[in-house]
Amino acid sequence: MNPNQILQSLIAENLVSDPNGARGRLLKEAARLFREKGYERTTVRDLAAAVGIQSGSLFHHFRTKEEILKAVMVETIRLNTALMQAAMEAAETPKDKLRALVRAELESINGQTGEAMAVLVFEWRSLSEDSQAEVLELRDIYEALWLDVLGTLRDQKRLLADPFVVRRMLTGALSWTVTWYRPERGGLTLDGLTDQVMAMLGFPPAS
Amino acid sequence: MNPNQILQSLIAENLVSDPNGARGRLLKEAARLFREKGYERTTVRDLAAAVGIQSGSLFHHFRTKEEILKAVMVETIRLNTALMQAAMEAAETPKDKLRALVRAELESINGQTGEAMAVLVFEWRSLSEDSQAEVLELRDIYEALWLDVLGTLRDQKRLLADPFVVRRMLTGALSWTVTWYRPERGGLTLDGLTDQVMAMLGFPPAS
DNA sequence: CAATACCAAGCAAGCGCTTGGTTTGTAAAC
DNA sequence: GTTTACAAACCAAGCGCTTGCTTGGTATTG
Repeated sequence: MNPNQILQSLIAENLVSDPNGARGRLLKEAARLFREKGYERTTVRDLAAAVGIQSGSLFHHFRTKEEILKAVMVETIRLNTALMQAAMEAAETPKDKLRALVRAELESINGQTGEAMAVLVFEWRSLSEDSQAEVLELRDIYEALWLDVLGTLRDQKRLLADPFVVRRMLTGALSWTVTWYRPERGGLTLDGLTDQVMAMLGFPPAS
Repeated sequence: MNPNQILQSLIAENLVSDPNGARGRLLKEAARLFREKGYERTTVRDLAAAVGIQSGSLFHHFRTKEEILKAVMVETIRLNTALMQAAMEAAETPKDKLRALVRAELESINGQTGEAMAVLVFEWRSLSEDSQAEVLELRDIYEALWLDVLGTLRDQKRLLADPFVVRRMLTGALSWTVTWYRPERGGLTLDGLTDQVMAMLGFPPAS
């Protein structure tokens, strides 16, 4: 199943909004603005202007501004969990599975859904505590994928550090790429960056 | 020179404010509040209340709210650059120097100045572009320390990935610890965490 | 003809910051 | 050792503006 098929099936199941529909377009623009200016600095008037409606009209689609932020996060996690699962199932060895996860997470952060992923990382505290708890639950599924693979590598002594710690370090390291990685400028491709991460962990690229 | 001596000499040179003075106390409370609630969600009334004065009185010490944020960041960088330099000079081999840097950065993030360091990482975008440029310049000194050590290890083939990329990954990974590392609860000490980071990079702890 | 999507207008609250005047600390002048 | 001078630190009040959100009404669509 390719990435586009995954998106389509999630739309069909009503788990993510169609980016062509009104709601989906708003969420996409919201993700862009939240990343660009931050959630607090983005006003409902900014959001409305971005999709060409009046600010009051937003509240027919969402009850509050925070609900928009939450929707961006929830749909992003749903999509990316599905993408990760697919990427990992396609790989065979633990090392390849790890590479697939790293590659998929880098793609999530720096690719199409990158804006929404950045929002997920940097606007976390703007969510109310209740919403945080809800979103956190979705993230656990996603984290289990990583711990499984890292645990296997650890058992094989190919990873020297604790899987929990490594996963958390990788979360930070990979998220942070959003602040500096610019594929269009430098020579480093996404695959190249993935190789660098693997090399850093002591898995040199197959020659 | 121990950490406290370093702080004292920086105060003497007027590079950081005395935490016992009015200005220093405000900056400390500001760091705490900015980290806890975020810069945008912290009002000047919150800041004033935290040090027991009226909101208007803040503006005798700082011209704008943003100037407070900038001061927190500038003083934090100054202090931590000095701490890093000291930590590194005390080490001998490149591996020990790297460990000293990792340990010092973890200490910066999770220790006394942790609140201010977290502000530096997460409230970056709340600074105006001009202020960002100023602060960035200070950071470059600090980054040069890292690249020097990582470059040496790379030349010795003890590091497989590109120093620039590794440094950026470490920036993300180490900063991120602020979101999950709780030394008071878990069994992992700062030294233990440092060992884990080194192990992840392929430098097993000396047995 | 109902439901959905939207507009135009604006409210109440909260924001950063200003203003004019008072207190406090310090040190020279008598 | 009291008085005078003056700046720094602070208060009380509030201005002008922006914010998230509401309201009552009007197109648009199946």
